[in-house]
Amino acid sequence: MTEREAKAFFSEELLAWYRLIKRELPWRMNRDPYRVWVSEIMLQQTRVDTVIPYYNRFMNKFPTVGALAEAPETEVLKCWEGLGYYSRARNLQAGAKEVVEKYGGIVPDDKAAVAGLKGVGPYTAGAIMSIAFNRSEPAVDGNVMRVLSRYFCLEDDIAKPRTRVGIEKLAASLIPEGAAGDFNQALMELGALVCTPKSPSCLPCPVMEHCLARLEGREHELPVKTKAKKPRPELRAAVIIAGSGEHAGKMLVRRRPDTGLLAQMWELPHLLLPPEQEHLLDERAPKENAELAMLLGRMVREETGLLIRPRGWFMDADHVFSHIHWKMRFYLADLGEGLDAAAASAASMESAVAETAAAYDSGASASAAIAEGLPPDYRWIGKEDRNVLPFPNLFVRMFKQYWD
DNA sequence: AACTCGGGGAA
DNA sequence: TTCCCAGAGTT
Repeated sequence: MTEREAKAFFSEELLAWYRLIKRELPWRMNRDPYRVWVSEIMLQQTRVDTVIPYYNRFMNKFPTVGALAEAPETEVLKCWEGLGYYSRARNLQAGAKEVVEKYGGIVPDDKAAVAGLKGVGPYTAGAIMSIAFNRSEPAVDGNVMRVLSRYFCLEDDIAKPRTRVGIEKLAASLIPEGAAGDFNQALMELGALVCTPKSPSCLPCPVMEHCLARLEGREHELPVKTKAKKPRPELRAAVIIAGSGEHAGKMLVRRRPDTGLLAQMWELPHLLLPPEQEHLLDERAPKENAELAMLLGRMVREETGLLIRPRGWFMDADHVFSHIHWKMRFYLADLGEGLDAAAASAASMESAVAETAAAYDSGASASAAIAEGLPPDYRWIGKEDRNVLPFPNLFVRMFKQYWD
């Protein structure tokens, strides 16, 4: 069989297979480009089953490009809470604003325009153009690279960007006339349901007959992929500060910086231990530790002017990101004597108020924050308030332990 | 090219 | 444990 015949066989059989067995998914209701767009952003590095509930919630809350463009950023992040890679949410909203401003709220049927939207890379651009507009563009993701590596017995390392470019050319040459959307989804559907990473189910595969890897008994060896490095450990100490008086039943939280890891999400005050202090969180060390309590107290005082009184260990938690492994220890604390604004040093209080006034654009929020005597990125939250501010999952789980 | 950026399901 | 998932942005 010639390569041309193998390719024709692959395209025809795969497309026919997909049209028989394709799953009903929320983003397959219709070809609304906005719906396709949102789904493709959510599906980046995220499984279908994980995305479905988020997708339904998101489309219910932001049904149109305009609705998303107008929404407060915090609400968008809150809707994304727990899904990870939060810059996707911010980029998606930035893209929505661009579509409103430049294209009247209509996603343009234009490859370059779509590819220029924030958060839309080579894969997503191809996916949107092919699925929403049925344009003949490849959409090469991890599934596609795995499927094609096996079928054509390609030994290039799929972790290298160059390999994806090569496979894009191959994938483009396989698209049947007038069926780009279905074919691209068929490739991914096969990778997700049949040609899986570890134990591919070759028997029900519609193209097994001419799959080179299968014919050579090498389906378990392909694709070739260099393995990722282990995430580096970071030891962190956090503190749950219980409020008193008007803040009784609440705890102190802060907002993370605008850029970097978990940007603009909320969290408990905590600190990263430098290497020379990592022994304080050693597994064998006592959980209660005066030096650690002092370090936490100093951090809180310097950032907020509040004086805290340590009450002991609460829980340990591990949280693994792609490249960092947080090993966290949570401590309980409450507020010390006379430790309201008046007790803080004049200098730190003055600067806190100045920062508050400067950072807040909303007059109401500014006066509220100043009245609290807290910097603008700190707040007291109660059991219900956690459903308003967006938190990374690690803290959501901690809240559950604390409040439920 | 290498690193940054979440979280979880599956083996 | 290890892998990797409908990847993109930054350096």
